Amino acid sequence: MQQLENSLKTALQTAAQAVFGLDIPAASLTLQPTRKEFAGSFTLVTFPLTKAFGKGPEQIGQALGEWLKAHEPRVSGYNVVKGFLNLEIADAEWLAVFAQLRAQPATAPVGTAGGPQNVVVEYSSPNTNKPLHLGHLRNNFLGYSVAEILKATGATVTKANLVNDRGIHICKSMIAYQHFGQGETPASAGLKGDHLAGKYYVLFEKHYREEIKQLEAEGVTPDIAKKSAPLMAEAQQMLQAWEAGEPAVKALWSQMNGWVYEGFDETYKNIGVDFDQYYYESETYLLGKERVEEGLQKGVFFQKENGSVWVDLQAEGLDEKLLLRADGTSVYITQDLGTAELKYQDFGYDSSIYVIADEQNYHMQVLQATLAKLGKPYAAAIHHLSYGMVDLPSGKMKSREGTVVDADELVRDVIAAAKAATLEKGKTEGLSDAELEELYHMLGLGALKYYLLKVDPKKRMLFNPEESVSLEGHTGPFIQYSHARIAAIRRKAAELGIDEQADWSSITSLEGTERELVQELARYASVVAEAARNLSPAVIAQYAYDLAKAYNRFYAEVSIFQETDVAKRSLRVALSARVGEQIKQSLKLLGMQVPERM
RNA sequence: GGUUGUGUAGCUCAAUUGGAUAGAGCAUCUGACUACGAAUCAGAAGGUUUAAGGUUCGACUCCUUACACGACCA
Repeated sequence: MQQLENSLKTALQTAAQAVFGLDIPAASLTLQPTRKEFAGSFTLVTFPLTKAFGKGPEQIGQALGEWLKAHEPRVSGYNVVKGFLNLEIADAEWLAVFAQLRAQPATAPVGTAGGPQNVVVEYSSPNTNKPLHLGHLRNNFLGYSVAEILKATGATVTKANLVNDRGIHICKSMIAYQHFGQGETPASAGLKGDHLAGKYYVLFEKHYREEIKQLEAEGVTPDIAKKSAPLMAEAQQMLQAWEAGEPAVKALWSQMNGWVYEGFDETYKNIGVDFDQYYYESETYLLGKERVEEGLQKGVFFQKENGSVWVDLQAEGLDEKLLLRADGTSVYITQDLGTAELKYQDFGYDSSIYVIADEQNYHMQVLQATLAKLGKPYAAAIHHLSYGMVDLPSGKMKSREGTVVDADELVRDVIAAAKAATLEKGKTEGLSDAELEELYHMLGLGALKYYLLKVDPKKRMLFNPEESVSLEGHTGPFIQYSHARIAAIRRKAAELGIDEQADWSSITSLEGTERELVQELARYASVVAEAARNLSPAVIAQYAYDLAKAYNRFYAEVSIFQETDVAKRSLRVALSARVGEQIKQSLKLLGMQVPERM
């Protein structure tokens, strides 16, 4: 397709020379797909040429079209509507495009084309005091998918998970556990480890709030009550004890985090995401402190009278930012400085992507500007993939108000919905129980992933529970269904001994839906490139849907096995096969799998 | 208050990065299973792209102002 486009461009330039004796400036030589209400496949917008050529847009279109039709065999016809020159491509050419496409496997890298070669994608990055929720799912699916998309360009990609395993929030869970846990373990409670830790975090908040209420009743002002409540004081003390390395505190910390990691691993496995490298905040914050020290020595950071360390970013349009507290304890950004350094030491990336919600936009700007102040070579390579929060029909998710959608629960629900729908259809006879379970999982998760990924990442989105388990219309299972159908076609073709490799040279014209299908198939490489450029799985999601839709149209309009022309029949089987492979590959980039039947 | 993002059909989202008559799905209505799989296909209806200006051959897209909602910084 790229070749076809390029040769059309060259032909257009030759035409402009031949007809007008002028060059078409490269900037105005972009071919775009012709809108489907007009005849043709490629469109040149001629408005931009009117000045240079001193002719009207229609006149230019007519002249160029006429010349191409006469001299360029690939162009079988043309039409001009206002300033749009629509070029029709000969069907023989589309057959050639398809043959060329088939020469490469659907999984072949599409080329990095000026994009990054060596990328670290950091995503997930959970806190260890509570289980994952719906927001994390968007994060995880996005991060995994972006990594896969970049891999599909041919880049080397490392998936990293920075675990926020230290800080006051963990201490809160630990304190509550000491008070109310009575030696409970995930096994004894029958709870996943992350849910157990989350339970104690909630308990802490509950009792803490009661203490505040009590103090306020005794006449203490709210501000002071919040700080002086006994539980909070204990948590603060524990944080200091942790930083001092007190063995008992460290032991409890290790134990509870261990439970949480087991829980997270189970969830990650269940939702089909993975990581090549883990970082732990507890191991990077000290390196961050070294970077702060470095900045002080270089004179790019400064100290206030109380000893706290700051960076002045007003020249960058930002503000002054605290890097280290007066008591020497670190803040969020302290460890970020350390982690960025560590990642660079480990992987020497030319692009470091952070998948983080858009509420952190300012923070990420500060991080990048601060690293630039330190003169770090990797500062410019930092890229924040900023995604919008997920809202519920009832409004924003708030953990305090218990409106958080738990990830494990949600996954269970979508799988159950997929199971119910599949049983209702009753088309899965012959599958073993294990295969069925795998299928329900594939479909349920497919629905959920597609639902969360089809929306432009940077946009805030609404999560509607009913729509998220829907299997019809613009959904993951719609696309998976097309694949299952194609699989059935291929099984039957194999049974009938139909050869996909047959000679198609006798075919002189294509059906409209066949032509559309070839065009859709040929777009793949540029779609992946665009998705990589924009770090947007939504681009792939839309493409997979368009491809499936084009196939379903084709499927409804032409018959494969009742076609008597051997060449045509084999072409249709070959088209089907290729569509199936490209659907599979596209969905793989979204972290989705495809069934052979459903 | 400052910075910033978003605003498109009843609802959820697109729009090839400034191009043609703004497209899909859901919901509503009408057709198509004795056909290779109807989780599908074909069709109808649904729009002053928040508002008002501006830039130009051309604006959902860029600029200005206002409004609404969100986020961040104090």
